[in-house]
Amino acid sequence: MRLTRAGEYGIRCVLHLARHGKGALVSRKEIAVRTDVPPHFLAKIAQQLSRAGIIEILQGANGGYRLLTDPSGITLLAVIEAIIGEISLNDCVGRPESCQNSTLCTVHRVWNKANQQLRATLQETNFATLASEEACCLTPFPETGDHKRPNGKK
Amino acid sequence: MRLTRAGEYGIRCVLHLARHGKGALVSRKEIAVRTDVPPHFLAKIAQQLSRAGIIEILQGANGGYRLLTDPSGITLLAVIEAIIGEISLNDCVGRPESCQNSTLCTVHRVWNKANQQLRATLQETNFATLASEEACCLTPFPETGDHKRPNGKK
DNA sequence: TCTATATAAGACTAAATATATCTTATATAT
DNA sequence: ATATATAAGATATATTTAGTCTTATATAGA
Ligand code: SF4
Ligand code: SF4
Repeated sequence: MRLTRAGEYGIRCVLHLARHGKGALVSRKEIAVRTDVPPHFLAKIAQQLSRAGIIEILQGANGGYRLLTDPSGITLLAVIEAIIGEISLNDCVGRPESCQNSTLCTVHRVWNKANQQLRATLQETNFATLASEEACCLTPFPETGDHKRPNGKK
Repeated sequence: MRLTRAGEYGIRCVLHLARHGKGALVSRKEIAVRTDVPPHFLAKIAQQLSRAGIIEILQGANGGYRLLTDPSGITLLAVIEAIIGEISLNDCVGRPESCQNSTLCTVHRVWNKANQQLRATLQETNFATLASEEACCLTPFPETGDHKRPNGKK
């Protein structure tokens, strides 16, 4: 009953992009370093985010990733489910046919309720809110300890 | 982000016992057959429920399992966590030290909230309620289609 | 006491999933 | 053209899940 690393990394990636704003291009390498995600693993995660329509991937020299929509329109739920699929706390929630008793089962109803509640909570949170707060979950730049470089140098 | 089979089986086991009431002795075999759980797997799960103080295990001929407390005092949460450990939706919820940013991280706070909410929902449900309702998630007896045998024969 | 029956406890196995990494191909700025 | 960057899929490893097997122990009843 735990989010996968891939899911966690996906959130970090989108959060980092959100801090740069919609449309800003950020290289995979920078995201990988700043969010402490293995670069090749990030590539796979980015592909899933891309298929879900959350980010756009630009190939070639000076390529990278960027958000397709405004951070305020991207929910935590959307990012998580783009990576790990629709949240289902018990097998019978996502696939009622996996248990022949699901239509009658009182436990099943509790799981359905809990599942819906969890998804609602994650849907309430968007990345504009997350990115706007001072505190963040990204690795600071070693030289300054800041999360944003004071100048534009690489 | 899914309950394990062991967790699901633990719930079935306790629900079956709850339908017989506190203190009623039911053989492992009957529980295994009626809830569609592999007998040896059920044995392991029962040991965890026993350590958690939810059931008592009686060895020897005519042995079996029985509830130690009234079903109304046993929550869905208690049974699940006896099997899979404390629910933690993200690694940093259960082990904040696993991510050095957890004290500042805004995402972390969302996870904490969602986790607490989920646990609260599962704690609201007790096995007296689950067992009292007509519908249930146990395999009916083949002969009658009922969930309770009309007489005491094995 | 002996035997049949039941669970205890832990070792063991198989399958699935998670967590990456590696390789080859493709796209783009310069 | 070349250097740089990501795409896409194959491969590898580790962990977890799910279930089985074996040997030991406890109890009821003959
Ligand atoms: S018994 Fe109920 S809770 Fe368990 S898998 Fe079946 S429908 Fe779901
Ligand atoms: S970055 Fe935040 S949400 Fe992610 S693991 Fe660390 S504390 Fe938790």
